[in-house]
Amino acid sequence: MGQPNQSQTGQSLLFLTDEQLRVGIEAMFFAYRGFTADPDRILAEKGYGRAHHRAIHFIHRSPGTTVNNLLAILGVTKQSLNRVLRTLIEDGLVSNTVGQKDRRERHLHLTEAGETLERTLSDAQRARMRAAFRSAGPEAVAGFRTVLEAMMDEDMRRNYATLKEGTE
Amino acid sequence: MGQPNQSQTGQSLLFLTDEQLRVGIEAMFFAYRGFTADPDRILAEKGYGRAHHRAIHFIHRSPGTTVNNLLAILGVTKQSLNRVLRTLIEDGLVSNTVGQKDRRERHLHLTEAGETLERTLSDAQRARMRAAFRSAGPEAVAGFRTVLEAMMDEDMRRNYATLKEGTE
DNA sequence: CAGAATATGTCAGTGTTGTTGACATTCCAA
DNA sequence: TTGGAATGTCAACAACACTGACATATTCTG
Repeated sequence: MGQPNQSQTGQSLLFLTDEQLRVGIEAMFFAYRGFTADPDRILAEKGYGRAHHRAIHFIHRSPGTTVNNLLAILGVTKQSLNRVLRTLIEDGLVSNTVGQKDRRERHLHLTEAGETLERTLSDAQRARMRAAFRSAGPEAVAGFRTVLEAMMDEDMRRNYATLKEGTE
Repeated sequence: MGQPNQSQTGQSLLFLTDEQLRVGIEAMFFAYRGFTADPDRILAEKGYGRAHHRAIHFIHRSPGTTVNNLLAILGVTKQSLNRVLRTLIEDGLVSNTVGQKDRRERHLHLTEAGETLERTLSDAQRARMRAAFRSAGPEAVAGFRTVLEAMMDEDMRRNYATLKEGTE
């Protein structure tokens, strides 16, 4: 609890000061707002919310994923997800096909319209991310990712690692 | 739009690949969940939500701030903030004093009970942040902050810079 | 095969947090 | 002093999360 003492091991731990941590906390808060701002604007126009964006993103990322899978990644209740999926399916952005092997499962895909919206959203989000990455430079980006990974919950880190595969 | 070409200036821009950006986006998503998880648990027990946390945090940060001030920082409508403030005031966590100079303004302070809750919440959040910072190391933390700052909206970066003052 | 377990979907109810609209109070400047 | 701007409050509504209960179809297990 409280302040890690100054000049601890000699090797400066000043970056672990309560004040520094507070700055980090506020940085997360303000940055996350920026992070979602652009897609939020686009979604609002179409009558969707952030929940729709998340569903679309991860269906795009893992085509053919099941409802249960998505549930685990998004960390919401199935009722909540179902409401979102229903509207996306009704609006023809997502398709829902019965599983081959296990016919209880529904496999989710984006339709062409869905892919179009996905691209619009992620272009907006990527543009900001790219600008931030570019201005910060590769070393900063590496640090950014290291800290974020360390901040995740254990099980989410696993999800993240899985998703990250094939990337590098 | 799309993929920045490989080997552009010779000096590797591979970290600006769409794939790398996607990983960054998902890192933000999962990390933010971790970031809010601990306080969320505490808040849920007490019947509060994230909005209460934000209000408490920034009142603690800037004692005597006005409703309007808080509005600008939090980026919500005053009606939304007001509902939250009302419950906090009713519950005796926040005090509300009429301004000396301008009697339209209300100056907000945390009561002793409010400070106690604030400490509980920020201790939880800081513990995670500290663990992440420590395991990532100072250079990574510097990069983390650089990227987050670059990701903020212009006006929020201004808020952030103001708040950051006196820190370094 | 019978029954348990799994995967999905639905209905009803509740709470938080955001929105808009209406309005009271206070201040300031023409 | 009066009208407009600023500040804050109240009421009603929408989005989206939650819990709990339950229906249906399918698969697995003893």
